[in-house]
Amino acid sequence: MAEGKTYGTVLIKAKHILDYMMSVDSGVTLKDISEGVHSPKSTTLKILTTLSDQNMIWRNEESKKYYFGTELIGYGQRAMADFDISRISLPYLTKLRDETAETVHLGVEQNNKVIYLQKLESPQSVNLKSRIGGKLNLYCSAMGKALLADKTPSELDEYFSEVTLKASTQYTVTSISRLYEQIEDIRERGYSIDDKENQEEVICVGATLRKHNKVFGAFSVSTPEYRIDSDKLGKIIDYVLETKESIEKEL
Amino acid sequence: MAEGKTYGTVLIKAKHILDYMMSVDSGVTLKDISEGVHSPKSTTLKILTTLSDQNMIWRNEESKKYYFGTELIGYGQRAMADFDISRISLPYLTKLRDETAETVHLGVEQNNKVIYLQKLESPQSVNLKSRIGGKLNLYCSAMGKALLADKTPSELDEYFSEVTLKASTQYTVTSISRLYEQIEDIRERGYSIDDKENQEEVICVGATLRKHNKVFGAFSVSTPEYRIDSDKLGKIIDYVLETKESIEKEL
DNA sequence: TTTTTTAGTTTCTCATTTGGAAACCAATTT
DNA sequence: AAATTGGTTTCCAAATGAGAAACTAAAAAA
Repeated sequence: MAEGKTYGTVLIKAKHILDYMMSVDSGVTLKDISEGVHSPKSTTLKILTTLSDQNMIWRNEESKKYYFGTELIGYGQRAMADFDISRISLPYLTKLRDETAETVHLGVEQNNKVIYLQKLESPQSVNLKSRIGGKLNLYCSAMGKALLADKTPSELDEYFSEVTLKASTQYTVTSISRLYEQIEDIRERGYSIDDKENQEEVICVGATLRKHNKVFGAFSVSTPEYRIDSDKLGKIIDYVLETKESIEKEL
Repeated sequence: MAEGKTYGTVLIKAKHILDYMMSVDSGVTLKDISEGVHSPKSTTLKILTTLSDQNMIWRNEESKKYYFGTELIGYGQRAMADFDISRISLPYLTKLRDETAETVHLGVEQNNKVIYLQKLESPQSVNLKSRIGGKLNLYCSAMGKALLADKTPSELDEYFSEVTLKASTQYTVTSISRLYEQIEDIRERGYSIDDKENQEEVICVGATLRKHNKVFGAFSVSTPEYRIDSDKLGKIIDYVLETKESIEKEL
């Protein structure tokens, strides 16, 4: 509330609609959307119609359900390409995936979250569910905690004042002081660990990527708990630190 | 012009901006965009600012150039998933790629164009440039001509009245009567051929995918000319027809 | 250095667009 | 046949939007 003048109210509402659609399964009705974004049906319908005309979404005329549309595909591909962090680090991350035989993610921070830019899947048959474009909390993910560890004290204060720490699993650390301890460790060691704090049974090792001392992203290796022991964890950590070094050297 | 009431002018303008950005290389200035979309700087800036606030785009504060933003990544991924044509046909198209060792594309029609939904790359070192989300003309591509061949006479009339046939290469067919002949052939044979009509040196074989006699997409195999002879072409055609049959059976 | 040009930002105002309550309609369900 | 549910249309006071012009900052030219 307050802030300068508003501009683009319809555009902002359209964005809310897309975000709502992202948060639920495919195929949404007008009613759902209208309730989901707290906007009356008449208004919502008009936006949906315009969005359809622009092929940003489409609707199945029989079921009257809405889906994401083709135009967004090109934009999404282009957005990925426009983060050249992907292009540069991809070969190294692929190597990391092959060395560890586990899933590797690349992400950037945005609005107190990490967004997946890339996912390199483990070749093994038991695999992890995650999606490019998906979002994670900073405080309970390996990439996120690595990013936190690179923040200044005042940035950290700001972050913790804006965010509500909510347990995703029984292992999630929701105490700010314990998180500060972890952040201290991460700074010393150069890597972060998510020990089932985000998803039950999944352990991740992460690190940030810097250029001219400025952080611009993070990556991590994720593995199901049953597939890891302290020996393998040690190796993964070594590979992560090597990968971080190689990528940063390239820049 | 005319049509019902306008709604969402800002949304539509924002779309124009994104489309303009798609049509040029990454990193665009306000001036370029403003000229590109024929809208004054003041108006354009306001939209760009809102779009940035929403993380649909971002700008490099030093160079003041605009790029596609992270939010679009998730939408794009979701849009691909929402065309379940991809999910169903992917295994068959992968098989086709492996059988032919050439690049396979999957696309849908939209606004008199074909949009690439999937690209399965040839394992060979000489490869083709194309991008998921990219667009092709119907009249000079294998997928496009296959789609044309599935249209009714009045749909074809409409298409040709709306589109301007422009040669992309020296081989592009720009005569409507010759295209009608080709369409007749495609209907008889069940597959279409693009013989360097879209890109010099690239030959493609395509076919549509139907469900309950309704077309919902098309796919194609593309190969550089030097890698093909009439024997291999025959094989590719067979594989394409087989793949079409398998996928349509699945539905 | 100073001047000129170029590109980005801000301001202001009238005309246009928008929001959303309510009426309406069509299809299910009871 | 009645009731419910969800999609569509209408309408106008009130809020937003367009864009010319003035302004500022930075880069290029003199």
